[in-house]
Amino acid sequence: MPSRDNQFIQLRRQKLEKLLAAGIEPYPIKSFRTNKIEDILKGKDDWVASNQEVSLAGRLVAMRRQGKLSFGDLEDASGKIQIYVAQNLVGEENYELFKLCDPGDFIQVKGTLFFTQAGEYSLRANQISLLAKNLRPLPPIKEKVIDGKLVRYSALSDVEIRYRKRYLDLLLNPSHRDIFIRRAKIISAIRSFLDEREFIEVETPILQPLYGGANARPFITHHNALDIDLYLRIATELYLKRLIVGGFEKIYELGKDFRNEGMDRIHNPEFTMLELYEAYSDLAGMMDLTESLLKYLAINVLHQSIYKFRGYNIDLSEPFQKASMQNLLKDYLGLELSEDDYDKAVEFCQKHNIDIPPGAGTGKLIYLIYENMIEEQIIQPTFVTDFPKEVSPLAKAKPDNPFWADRFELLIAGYEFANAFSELNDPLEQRARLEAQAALRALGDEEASVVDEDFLEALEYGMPPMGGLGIGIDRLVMLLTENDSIKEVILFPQMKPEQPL
RNA sequence: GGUCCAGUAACUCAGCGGUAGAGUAUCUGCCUUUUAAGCAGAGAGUCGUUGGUUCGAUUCCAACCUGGAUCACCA
Repeated sequence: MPSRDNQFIQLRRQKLEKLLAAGIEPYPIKSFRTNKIEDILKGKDDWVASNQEVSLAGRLVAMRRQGKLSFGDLEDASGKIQIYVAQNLVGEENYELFKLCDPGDFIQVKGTLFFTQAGEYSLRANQISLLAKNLRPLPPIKEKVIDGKLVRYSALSDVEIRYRKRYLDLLLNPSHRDIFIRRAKIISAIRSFLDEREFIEVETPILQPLYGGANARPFITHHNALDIDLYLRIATELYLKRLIVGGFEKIYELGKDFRNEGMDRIHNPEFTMLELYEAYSDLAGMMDLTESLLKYLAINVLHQSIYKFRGYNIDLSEPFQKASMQNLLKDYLGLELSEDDYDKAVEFCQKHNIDIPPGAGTGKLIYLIYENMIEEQIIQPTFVTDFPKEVSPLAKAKPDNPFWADRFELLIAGYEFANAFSELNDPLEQRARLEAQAALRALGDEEASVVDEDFLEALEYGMPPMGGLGIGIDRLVMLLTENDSIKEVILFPQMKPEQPL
């Protein structure tokens, strides 16, 4: 870790003193620019021919001093351009100011555009002014174009610093800035995709007196004025369903959920989730919507059909496959299991070292076998359908065989990308399911749901049949930006404090 | 939580029982078309932390901290 006042910082402080002594305000209130650098980089010959004076503002990221002539690189959010600062053009006094500038300073440069002898398109300064003095040097930025590709030398690569001080990562690694630009594009495209289909975006409480809608342990917080504990939501599901009871037909929420669980390359304690509900739709409708949305994002928005992810080439342009869980068990393991095969399922689990949790029935066992032995082998986009009802407490049972729920998960590269079902709207049945969950909880399953009476009451007023869908946005962004770690696609991933607080 | 790997200058890294090294960055000098500018010189480090072994530890040992990988757990 950098010390608080090492030689570099001392030197910058001294320069600051010199600036103040010279009557220069190092943090002026006003700044001015006529153009973004991007504008100037378009139609270079015209800018040069016009000889028009422009003002650019940005961060000085590199300097090459050469006595009474200096070069520098000026960067703003839109691009980067070389500046040419000659003493005879800016004057002695202004040149002295420039000599007190360092890489990392924000400056404003007024000048005209030209090509240097080496052919580099540059801004020839008539005047430099300081916008904000840097007091802590940036790691050096050294780069060179080799075969048309920008090679950066000694880039900041320490992942710990990159995550803890994301601003440095963004500043020093432009390709990492692109990840978040892409993330923003994806999220904005999801909204326009749904808005076009007449979904209404809503916001439901993050602070909830009871949590539900998923199996997970919650974060608990306290409200002082009410003197009650509140939970940070683990899902938006139960509130969104109340809104369907209230008469909305197509709604979605895009926001953070919080789960108090382990962290790894695909789990961050707070993560972004899309949930949507559509009245009078069903599982087939959700499947179409999921597939269209992913293809829209991949192909229409990002213009790419094959994504390198976890060492696989994931093709999002082909039709997604479909397979029922029961058939997967048969195909992958040669195992035929149905509702009456409890003993057979137990035997199989024991043989393959799959722990059997207390209270597990045949459905739970089937799900565990699938999860432990098959899930990670499903690489290309596949809708896995027909989950056991036992592990789907909020999904409607299939009419032809109520052992199974009308549900799918979309699997890609062994990860879940979407989860959808025909939503259970029978209030009595829902109560029975939640009570069964509560019973599991009593047996020690800390992730099982609790009974939410207010939600059950809402259901009793009547909720239409509908399809519901959840998509983990961070994981989707991982796929669409070809990153294998969730920390790479979250600006400020959760980290342990370096020192005890 | 288990196992393995890593932590040395601002950045990227080498070193490894005997006074701490390189490149870049920084500072000083020279330099008006450079661009990983150049040339000459200089400064810069609690070698993650705390203990132990040793005449002597950045190096060996132990514990701990932080990060990564992996397994377990988990949407």
